[in-house]
Amino acid sequence: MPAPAKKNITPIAAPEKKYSFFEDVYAVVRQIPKGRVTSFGAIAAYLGTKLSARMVGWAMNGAHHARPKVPAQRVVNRNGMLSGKNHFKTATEMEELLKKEGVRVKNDVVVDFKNKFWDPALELKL
DNA sequence: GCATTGACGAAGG
DNA sequence: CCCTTCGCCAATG
Repeated sequence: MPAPAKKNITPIAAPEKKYSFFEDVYAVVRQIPKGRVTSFGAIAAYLGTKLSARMVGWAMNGAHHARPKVPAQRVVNRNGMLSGKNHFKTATEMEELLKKEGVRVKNDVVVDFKNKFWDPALELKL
């Protein structure tokens, strides 16, 4: 076979290409209902990589150039804190978007986070 | 090729 | 209760 051994690496290096882990994260995030939020750990657990919640965050880094747009503002850390607000266009973009969706944010933390929490493994489970 | 960092999370002191 | 350390995996320096 003329096909040389091609290695599947650097999923984020090619945002226009589809790669499992990143696309999977985006798919879950896009399914988050309006007015709800979820955590990195919940997504990671749903994907079976709960020990690698960091990778979810890393995937979200590519969400900015993912199409269609990924509502990354609905993803916060397990504390309900807008840990990623610093990565948005503006520092207030994230909480503004959430506020429009009916999610109150106080001091960079989602108010009543526990009640608005949306667990993919629980509600989206296939 | 090794060391550091990162949008996390759980555990330990 | 607050702070530190470890684990996880990939990217970057």
